[in-house]
Amino acid sequence: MVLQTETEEKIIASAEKLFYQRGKAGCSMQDIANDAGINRTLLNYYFRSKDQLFEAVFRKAMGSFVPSLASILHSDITFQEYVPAMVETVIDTLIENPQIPTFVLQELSSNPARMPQIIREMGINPAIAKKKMAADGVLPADQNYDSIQLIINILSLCIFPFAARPVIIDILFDGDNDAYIAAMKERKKLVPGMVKQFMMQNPSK
Amino acid sequence: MVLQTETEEKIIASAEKLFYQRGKAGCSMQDIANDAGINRTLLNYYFRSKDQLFEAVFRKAMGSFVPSLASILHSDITFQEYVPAMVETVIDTLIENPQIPTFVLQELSSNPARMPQIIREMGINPAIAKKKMAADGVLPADQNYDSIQLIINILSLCIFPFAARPVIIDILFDGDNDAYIAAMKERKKLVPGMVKQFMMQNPSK
DNA sequence: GTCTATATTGTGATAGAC
DNA sequence: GTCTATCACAATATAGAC
Repeated sequence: MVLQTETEEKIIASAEKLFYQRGKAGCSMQDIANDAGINRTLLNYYFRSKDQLFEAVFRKAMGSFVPSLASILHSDITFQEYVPAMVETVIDTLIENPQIPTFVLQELSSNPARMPQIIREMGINPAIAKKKMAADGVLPADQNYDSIQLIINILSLCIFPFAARPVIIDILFDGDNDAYIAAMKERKKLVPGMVKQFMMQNPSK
Repeated sequence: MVLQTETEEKIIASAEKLFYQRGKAGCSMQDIANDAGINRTLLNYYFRSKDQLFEAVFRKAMGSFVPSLASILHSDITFQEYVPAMVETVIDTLIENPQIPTFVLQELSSNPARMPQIIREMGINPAIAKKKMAADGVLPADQNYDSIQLIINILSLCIFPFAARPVIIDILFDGDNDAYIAAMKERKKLVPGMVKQFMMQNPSK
């Protein structure tokens, strides 16, 4: 990590906060400057344009979870260890940074092409991940339909509860945030169990 | 449904398209007018303000799935029939309207309080739904922890694959949209199977 | 590095002619 | 119902003083 000036850090912190909450178009440079308690023109001095400031925030957000995912996806552990490791990593990351899913999905909707591109840039190779699952004998190489559903299930069960966090806390937990967090931690054990069941129930054809 | 003028319909169609894609702040009244091929001031004539136009679009989006969910949640079928019915309804709705999850989650992030409010307005009563699950003996009334995880699982498995649609199609289906749709239809059987396993594996304590 | 001042364009909204 | 003209204001961005 490159050393940053104090001002630069304040800008990033405020930009993250506001972009996460309201999206790229939902807040102005002035809003960010106000939140950071600095002059608005400093944002242009440090990041040149709103686009480039947003880009910095977006890449930082992606960088907070893609590399850890990538290392697991490409590691040498067996598939049986693989699923709990992935689930734990993702959920722990999201407990720390619960707003990331909504933020990323939001950007995804106005710019569908960019996220897959960045994921690849950051070192996730779908082909390698699929081959790994095949190599462990969990799923055969010539039939990847179920393995795709498996990945979709894992990601859904881990990420969605954070993407829909406000409604879930309000409707299902009657506003109790601590109970919500506890339930998310519980899911680190729950989800691998469900996924294991899924694999037994849907053997590769 | 009230009869609408042709112009009004064009406005709603374009507003839906652009709000879904870029969010409320991500497109201007001018953008919408251009897309509809009409004069910008007509938007104000028909909907008075951007806020009210957005409100109309948002409520229409919620109205496309909340009532069907509500009718199942409060129906008299047993819990065993309940899950597949709910899954089928949700997935079918989302195949028709795949952009709704992202759109709703987006708005949710800038305005966390409004969605739970509208859900209740539209007739979903969380207390009734929980009691129903208890009454069928699936889960006891005095212990609703597992029933909450169950609901989270169902919603996650049904909704997330649509919220993350662009990445999933690109990374997991190599851009093949038809394969994606086929997989989503397949999930109408897959998801209830997983959920059933979950209930057997995690009996209420 | 930080400020003031300013250029330029875009925004939502309304009044009033037709 | 639909248009033109116009309002007041907010946006991003840059030039230039300190």
